[in-house]
Amino acid sequence: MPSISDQEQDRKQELMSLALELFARKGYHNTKVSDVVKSAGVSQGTFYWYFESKEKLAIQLIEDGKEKLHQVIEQGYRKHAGSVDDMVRSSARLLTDLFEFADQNRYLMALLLIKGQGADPLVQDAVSQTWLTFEEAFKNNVNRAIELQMLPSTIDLSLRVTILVSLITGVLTKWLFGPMHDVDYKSTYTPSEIAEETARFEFRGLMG
Amino acid sequence: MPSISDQEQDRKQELMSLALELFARKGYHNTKVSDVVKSAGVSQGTFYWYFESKEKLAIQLIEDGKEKLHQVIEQGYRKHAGSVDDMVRSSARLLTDLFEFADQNRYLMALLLIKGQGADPLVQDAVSQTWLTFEEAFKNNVNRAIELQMLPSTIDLSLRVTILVSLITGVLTKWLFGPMHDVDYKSTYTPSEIAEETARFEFRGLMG
DNA sequence: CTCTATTAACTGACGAGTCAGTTAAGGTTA
DNA sequence: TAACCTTAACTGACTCGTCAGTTAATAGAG
Repeated sequence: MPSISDQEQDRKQELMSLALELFARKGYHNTKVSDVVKSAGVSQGTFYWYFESKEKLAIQLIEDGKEKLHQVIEQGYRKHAGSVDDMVRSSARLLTDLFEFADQNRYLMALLLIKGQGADPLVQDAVSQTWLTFEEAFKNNVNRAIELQMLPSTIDLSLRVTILVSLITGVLTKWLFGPMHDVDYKSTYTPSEIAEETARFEFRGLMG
Repeated sequence: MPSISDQEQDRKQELMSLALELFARKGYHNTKVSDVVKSAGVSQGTFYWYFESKEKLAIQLIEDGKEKLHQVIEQGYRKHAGSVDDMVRSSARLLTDLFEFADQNRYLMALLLIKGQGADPLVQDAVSQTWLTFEEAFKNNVNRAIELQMLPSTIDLSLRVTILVSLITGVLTKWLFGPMHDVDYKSTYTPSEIAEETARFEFRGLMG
């Protein structure tokens, strides 16, 4: 049975997940605190019992998400050397994990990829930090592939990793939300289909 | 010498370009009508003499931009068949034009790529429409390349064009504004450098 | 005089955050 | 086992600044 503090966490989590959905659907500024509390069926005061401010809530949502996102990429970190085929396959696996995670966390991704932009400066910073972390993790993965001599070490990787990360976030955005940036959009491609095709682009692009 | 209606247009254009910069820098909701008129040194009433509303102004900015953007791609429309090398080169030329245009219209691009998202629903729609037009124009270009037998007609192009457009907008965003989405960011790569590298990704990706 | 362009002061709504008070559950004392 | 105390959780009416949009008055041009 839940303790008192578990119940507290329940309510807080409920508010956070409702707020996340609203932010993702309507954007930060178009989501009022009153909307959040209305959808939870609590009063405005309750909101401020759990959160310092609307801005702090948004930042916490983003930082929690950053953590989760980071784990997905970290756990796909390349461990062993292998053939070229292995490389494409392990890239495709990492991307499949990423796309599946993204699909199961669309509201988070909407906030990170799209809706975080219109928000308050500190919220925007949190979003930017998230993508910096993301890019760093990918750089590590590519460098690891070079160490394992799966990629040539001669080429200028900096530019290509930049392009690679742009490719991935671009595809992710489009695949998740479609051309109209609709949170309820459903792509006709499965995560592994889109991941494999993207991995092919990635591989060819990185090899030069 | 300017006629009266030219003067009117001057003032209107001045307000529009100031508003565009502010929207790009601070976002739609964080830009107040009072900020716009302050930076132009006119009073609030003047704003409403020229524009129905803040929302309508933003929409007009976006639609004007959509027109310009469309022209850049249209004029790069492929006209003659050629070798594979020709194809890469003409793609690189189109992308160079695009990246140069984007660089010279950073405020517009910031609004279209980033800041338009947090805005009011109708503004968001205008942004989405712009990218739909953009994608359509690229589809035409790729189909044209198929007609001219520069690309194999067998492959599933729909997915690849989707990925291609994601690649281009992704690279564009990152090249223009950097990882922190800073309007004043200056990439170390020139438009043609980034365009050529992107065209290589494009070509390899499209050929399969 | 009339029409265009402009101003300064105004309005009214909206929304983030506050606060004085309520409720219910648990613990303590006799 | 009832009277009393404490505190976490919650309420909803209120405040107070902000901001999109309005208006009445007016200067200058033709």
